[in-house]
Amino acid sequence: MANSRQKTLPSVIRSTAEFAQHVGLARTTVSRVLNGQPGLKAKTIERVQRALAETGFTPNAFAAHLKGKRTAMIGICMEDLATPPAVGKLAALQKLLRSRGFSSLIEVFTPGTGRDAVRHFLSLRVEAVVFIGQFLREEIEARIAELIANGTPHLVIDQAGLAQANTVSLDRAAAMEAMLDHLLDLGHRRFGLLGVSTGPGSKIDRLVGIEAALRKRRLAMEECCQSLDHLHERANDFEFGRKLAGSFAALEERPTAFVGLNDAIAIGAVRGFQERGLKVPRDVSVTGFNNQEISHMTSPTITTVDQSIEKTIEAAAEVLLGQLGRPLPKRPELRTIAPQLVIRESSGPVRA
Amino acid sequence: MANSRQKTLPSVIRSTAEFAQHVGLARTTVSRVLNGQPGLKAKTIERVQRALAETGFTPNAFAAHLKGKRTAMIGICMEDLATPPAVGKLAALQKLLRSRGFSSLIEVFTPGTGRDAVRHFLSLRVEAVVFIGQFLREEIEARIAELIANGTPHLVIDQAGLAQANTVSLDRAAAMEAMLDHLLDLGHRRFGLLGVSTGPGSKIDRLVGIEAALRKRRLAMEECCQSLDHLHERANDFEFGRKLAGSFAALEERPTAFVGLNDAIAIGAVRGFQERGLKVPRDVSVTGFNNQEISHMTSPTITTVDQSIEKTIEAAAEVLLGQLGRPLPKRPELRTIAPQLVIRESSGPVRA
DNA sequence: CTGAAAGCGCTTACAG
DNA sequence: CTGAAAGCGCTTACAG
Repeated sequence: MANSRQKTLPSVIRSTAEFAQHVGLARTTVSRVLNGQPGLKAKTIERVQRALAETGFTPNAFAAHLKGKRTAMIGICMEDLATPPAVGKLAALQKLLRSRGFSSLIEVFTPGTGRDAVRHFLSLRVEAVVFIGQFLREEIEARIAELIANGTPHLVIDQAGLAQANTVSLDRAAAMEAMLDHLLDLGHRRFGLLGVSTGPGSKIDRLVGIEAALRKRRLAMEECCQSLDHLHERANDFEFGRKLAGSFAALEERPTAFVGLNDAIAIGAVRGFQERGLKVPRDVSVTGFNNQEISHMTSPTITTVDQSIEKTIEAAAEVLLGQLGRPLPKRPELRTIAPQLVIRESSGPVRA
Repeated sequence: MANSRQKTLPSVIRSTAEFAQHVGLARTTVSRVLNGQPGLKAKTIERVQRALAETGFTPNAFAAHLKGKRTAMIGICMEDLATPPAVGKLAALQKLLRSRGFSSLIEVFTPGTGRDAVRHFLSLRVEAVVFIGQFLREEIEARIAELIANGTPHLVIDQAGLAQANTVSLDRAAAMEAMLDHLLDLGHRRFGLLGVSTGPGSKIDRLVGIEAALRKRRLAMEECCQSLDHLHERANDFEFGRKLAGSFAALEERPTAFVGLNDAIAIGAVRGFQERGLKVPRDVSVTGFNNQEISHMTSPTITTVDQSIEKTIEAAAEVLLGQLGRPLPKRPELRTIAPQLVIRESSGPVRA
């Protein structure tokens, strides 16, 4: 009997029971060593450690967590793994969480799959759920309500204004206000908006910021700002910016400064203007958003807004980890991150 | 007694036992509905489903997996979450795995943390582990040996030549050979290598490809190729390319075509040459690698190599999922992905 | 068609 | 300082 158990092949040890038998100790003792509990003979510890290294035995986390050990996992819902700022935040968050002993579970949350993503996280008993990106309002609000009902902490990064949601987000209004101040200081009074026209989510914040800057100078948005977004299929990329610039270039009377939704649009617009013989910033100024790597690789380099991802993620971790192991807060926690204007070559004084 | 259990607050249901009691059925029955097993009255199913929706109860995956249910999780080790091609592969892989019902666990594997990352995956009983990126040879080989000993399938994406490793990787040698053929066809005979000098991992493959192309024309690498990589701190980014171009521009006699390790270096080099008054491609040709978005945003647009990420990931999924649920293969499986040359504006005929 | 009972691999009082 | 036993929340034969 005993012999039939001892396989001739050194088969993989899959449980503390097998492992304990292998070392010649009780499961209890092995478990204590594994968990670094005090009150063990140094020799015993060493014996277990050595066998651990020799056999490569990995205790089953599922059993441990079933017994109530915390999972130390955080679920992260991503809008998409394609936009550079979102990936930057994911990377920074993952790194920070890892340094605090948490591992990250990642799910891409496309319209309609959010429910499954969150349920999957809950079934894995994550300690909190983070959302990075811009989601359909009703969908994310429904998910947050679920999480609250479930007693699981959550945090939304970068989508402000959601009911009941804890959020950390860049102050996009302040960013646009600073950008407009900069352009107004350069003498610009007519602005072309590239992809920033009224729309869902964060674009509204941007318009608020633009309006605030204009109001300070007693200027009205309707008279100063123009958008041709409706002329082209919206894609928020280089080509979109290029086409918009082409359309603006064809106008008899056109704005002197152009405010892009992001860096790709801005770079596309610069190209579009250059193709029509306009020099940037001599003839027109163009600004971007996000301070992506590409924004300093082009010629001219792009004036843009840095998202301060580090600061965002530090605040995120603080809010998130602060919620762990205590009752959910009654009121949602809201944090705002100050953006930073990055002035480069693509913005200059209005042409006399 | 029974009453004291019914909390006045609608507290969260945390187990099938509680849930079953709530619905008035046995745990067994609830479990069957949850797992979509046949042989249940339609009415029973409906009753459970409704209660499920009402209470938001999520069964504990840890208990289910402990009973032997497969985890349907794949562990992904990333070199870094910063390089665009790696992130592109991660995104594509995550999406594909999700569509097959697998979820992805992601760990960033920095030198020295690999052991913990893999052990963490194993403790969560992932069904396979994927490595994306270029890792320290000894470290990744040790991890792969561990996985093999453990009986867990693995796959390495983009790092060829590892002992015992299943790999799917771009044929970088073929890519460079095609690139050199292209430049040779344009009349170039002297090449500047930007960041491609002898080094670890994939760079060697590239040199092999370059050499092959030259040999076909009876040219020798030592005479045709020049590298100034040693002059600047290696960073593989825009600035590195820019500095290298500056150094090459200062030479009395310089190559006519420059082969960059990646797109950022190529774009930096273009800028560096332009700053020294050299036009691209009129005076010098410059090529990149990866076909990142940025490579068509610059002026001139960059001739580069597309990694065929889709094809890579499809092959990866095939190799990976093919290993599941069967004994590990005796010999490692190796797949090579054909690259695609993308000819744009930055390469042109050699100046007469 | 539904249910009572055993058992997965851990941790944790409780004994010794 | 170490060990035997109970129990976490599921699934799955086995009964009925």
